[in-house]
Amino acid sequence: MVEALGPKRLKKADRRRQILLELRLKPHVRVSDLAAQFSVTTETVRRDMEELGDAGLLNRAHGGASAATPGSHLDMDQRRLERIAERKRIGRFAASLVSDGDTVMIDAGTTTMEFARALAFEERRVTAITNSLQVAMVLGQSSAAHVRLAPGKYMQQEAAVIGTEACEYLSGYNVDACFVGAAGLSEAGVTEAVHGFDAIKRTMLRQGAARRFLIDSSKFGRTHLSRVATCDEIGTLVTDALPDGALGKAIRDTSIEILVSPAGAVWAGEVRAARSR
Amino acid sequence: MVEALGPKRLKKADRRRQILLELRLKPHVRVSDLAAQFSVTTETVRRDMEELGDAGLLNRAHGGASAATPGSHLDMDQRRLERIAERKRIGRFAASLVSDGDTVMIDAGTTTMEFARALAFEERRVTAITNSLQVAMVLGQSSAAHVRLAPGKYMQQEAAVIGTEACEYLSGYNVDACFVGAAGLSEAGVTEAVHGFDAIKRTMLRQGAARRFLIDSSKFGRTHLSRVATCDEIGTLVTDALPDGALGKAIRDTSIEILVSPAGAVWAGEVRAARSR
DNA sequence: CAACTTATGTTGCATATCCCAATTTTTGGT
DNA sequence: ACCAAAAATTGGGATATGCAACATAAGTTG
Repeated sequence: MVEALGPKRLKKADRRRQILLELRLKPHVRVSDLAAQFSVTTETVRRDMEELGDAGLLNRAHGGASAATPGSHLDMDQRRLERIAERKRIGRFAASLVSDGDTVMIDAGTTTMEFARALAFEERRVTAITNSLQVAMVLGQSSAAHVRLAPGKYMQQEAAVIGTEACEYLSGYNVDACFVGAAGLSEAGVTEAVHGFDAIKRTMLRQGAARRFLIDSSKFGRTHLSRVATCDEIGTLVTDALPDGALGKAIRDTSIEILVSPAGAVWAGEVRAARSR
Repeated sequence: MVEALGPKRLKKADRRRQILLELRLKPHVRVSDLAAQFSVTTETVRRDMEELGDAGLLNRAHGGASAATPGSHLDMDQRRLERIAERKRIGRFAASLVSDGDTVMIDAGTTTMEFARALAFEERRVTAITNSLQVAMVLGQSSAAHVRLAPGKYMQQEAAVIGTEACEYLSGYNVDACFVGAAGLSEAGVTEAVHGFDAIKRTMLRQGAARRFLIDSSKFGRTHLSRVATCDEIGTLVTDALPDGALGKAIRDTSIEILVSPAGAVWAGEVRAARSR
């Protein structure tokens, strides 16, 4: 077949990638604009968006789509779509633990992200140090917040930086409190699955006068590769349900503070039902 | 005046505040939803949005509105809308100056952003060091790219970090080339308007074996507060039109390389006629 | 109270978007 | 080259949104 001149059409995967790229820079894209840009029909773009929306990579809107989460997200699992309400509650509750003028370290993660969003929403006057680009951007929206970002190797999976540079940087600051999430919490303590994040979390814990763990109850009983802290090293555990079983016993043997965020009204962000097929 | 019972209607200012609050938590709100929530007509919400949009507090979209700043700012968005084609051309052209395996420093800015997008799109195998969160995120999407981020004070206006920490960090790396943008280019040299960026750019220029300036022609003849480099310190100027007048003379007196990106096909952003109705 | 300003509601219509189904084109493998 | 699957286009009817002009209501001022 003879190649036609002019810009060859992008394939589906490329188009989808491009849509996500656009959404990283603009908060909203229109179906019609993208159709024109790609030289395809609006129907095609619509289909792309539907798939991306089902995958949780963006939010559909009438006439277009908006970024799934301000800033970016790419690879955060389907877990991102679950437990949104719980995470928001935890994040909001954790924000109430912060006083104006506090300095804090904020870990990267979906739950700590909600925490940062709550801080920005409430315009809390804080100085925050983080290794998460998303946290930096969300909290940076608040004119009341000062944000410092750690250096290091950029990790696409979580939109954060890791590595020795990051740890060294964090070690240079002493803060009132650190807020860290985790992939698992069991009798063995707090554990993390993502390579590189364990060191970051451990460093943050070392530098914070108060240690706040933000862990939703779905992580209870799960143990991952590397331990971030033992149970009795947990200062405060902010979660959405009381741990029970072996974990509950192990935790109650310690003197850590357990804060369960009330199940009251969740103030934002409902999940849009995926279209059935 | 006696307050009536029942849900009293919000006043205009309250409604507008509420809209902005919603947008802090959700990336997108719909006109119809808000109208129902406030018990007002869609027209009223539309009028609110129009005002807020004019004030730059949100971005209108068909059927609703999205947050004005998901990490970038209205400055950025506005500038992004202008000279898109030129910037894409410059960015793509600059990407062709990079060889696989190169290490580069990438400045924050709208033009360097396009450069990063081109690198990501073409899956170039590079190691990049940047102070721009957006550059990091966009380039981080490419599995072929390694990205390191500088530390420092987060600057919401440009979604980048600045400060002595950032400069010190950058000074620790020696790269094949640095790609920097600028707010102005005149006989006085390359100048920058944003406070804090000048030092970053100067540092990058010091660390790069090759110095590539990405400056579109709308910046020609403009002089801003702080000088980043004199004309003869420019290694390579990548732009979209040949400078003329005093600037052209000043530049041609030097031995710098001027690359004008061809006005031909734009790689992915070219607008072609969509399906007509 | 009347006149005035402002905010909001209402209506009609043009346009944009959505959804569906049938059809055509492209893709990918043998 | 051929076929089968996937992707994209086309056409059309149903809905949603935008816009502007006008009407109504609420608050302001003298």
